[in-house]
Amino acid sequence: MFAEHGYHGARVGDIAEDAGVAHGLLYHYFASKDDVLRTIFAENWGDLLERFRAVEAAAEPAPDKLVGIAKILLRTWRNDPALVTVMVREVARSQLLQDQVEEVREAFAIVQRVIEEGQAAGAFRRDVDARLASWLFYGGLEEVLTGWVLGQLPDGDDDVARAERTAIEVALHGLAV
Amino acid sequence: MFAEHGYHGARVGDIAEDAGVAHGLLYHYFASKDDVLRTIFAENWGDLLERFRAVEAAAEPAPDKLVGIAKILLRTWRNDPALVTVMVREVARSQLLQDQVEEVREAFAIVQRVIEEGQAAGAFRRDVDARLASWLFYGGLEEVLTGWVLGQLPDGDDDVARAERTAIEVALHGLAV
DNA sequence: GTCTCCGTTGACTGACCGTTCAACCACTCA
DNA sequence: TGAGTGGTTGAACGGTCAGTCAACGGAGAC
Repeated sequence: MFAEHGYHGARVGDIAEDAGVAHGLLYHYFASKDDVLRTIFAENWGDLLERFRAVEAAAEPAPDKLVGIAKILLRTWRNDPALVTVMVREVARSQLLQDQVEEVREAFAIVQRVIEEGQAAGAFRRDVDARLASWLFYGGLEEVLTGWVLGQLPDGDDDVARAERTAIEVALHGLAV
Repeated sequence: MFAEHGYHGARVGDIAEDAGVAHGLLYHYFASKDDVLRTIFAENWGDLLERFRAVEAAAEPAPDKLVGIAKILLRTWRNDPALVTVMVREVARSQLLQDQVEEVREAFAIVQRVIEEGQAAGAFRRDVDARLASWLFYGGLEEVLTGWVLGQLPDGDDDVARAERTAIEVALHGLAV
């Protein structure tokens, strides 16, 4: 519902109906409509974060780790388009999620640390700010997701695979020594 | 108002009060609240587009044109933060602006053509899809703007200048042959 | 059988807010 | 001076919707 209509466009009645319950029941499980969105976000972002952490902890060179992160992000579109839509359209917009900023920040921090690791290992050039680079990297990927969400970019199987390859190529080449 | 509170959070009364008129008067100049946002968007995005077009038409090598576009985008933050906030938070989210998709698409098309031009001239590698690259490029820049909007990235004079340099470095290096 | 618990229901409330419109000036022109 | 014009006002309206709550009923306990 949030994906289809946005936060404000999704009515509590719709959400409950979609879940097959009376809308009053929703207030037994959630404190408010906000709380529903917050819960959706927390659960799903938590999953993503866990996977990012797993990639960071793996015994791979930094470039491979970046590739792993890119794949996780881009493949989420095929696995759960509604989730991606909510992330792209609601996160960072509504003030509702301002509390969760810390969790979003953590994802960027992981990317940043991977880049720094690559710089230390001599795989990435040292003359770029790792923090900024992490934002550029994440932003590029998110924009591709946005293109898919808005139906502005083709998202067939081949297209998604090509996007993955292109994003990785450009990012790694851009950071390469 | 839209920048500060978002579209839904900004009340017609607030907007009118901020403009120093009664809220009824707003409906002499705009058909609806939507229309206010659409007008703001159309006017300002039109300006940006014009400047992008000027860069594209200039007699410069493609890489310099990309630099020009990056500078225009990133410097908008200092020139008009409220505008950037509205762009980042409302465009692509609210369905209100779905009609204007064509104008947004035009900006991406310009970037894409510049990249293709660079590929034809041998300045950029030919093995990346120019369309995807344009989304990656724009997305990276937009994410930096988002970081500033959300107060997650430092935006002092030096910081902005550094972001400009970093974005340009990474993008050009990523696309370079 | 009946008592209790609690998940469940949906009519209702109260507030909010975009939009309308009849009245009101301020100003010009005859 | 009086009529006309058009920008301006703000009280009132109508519709929407998140959130409440009194009542229901099925399942288990004894």
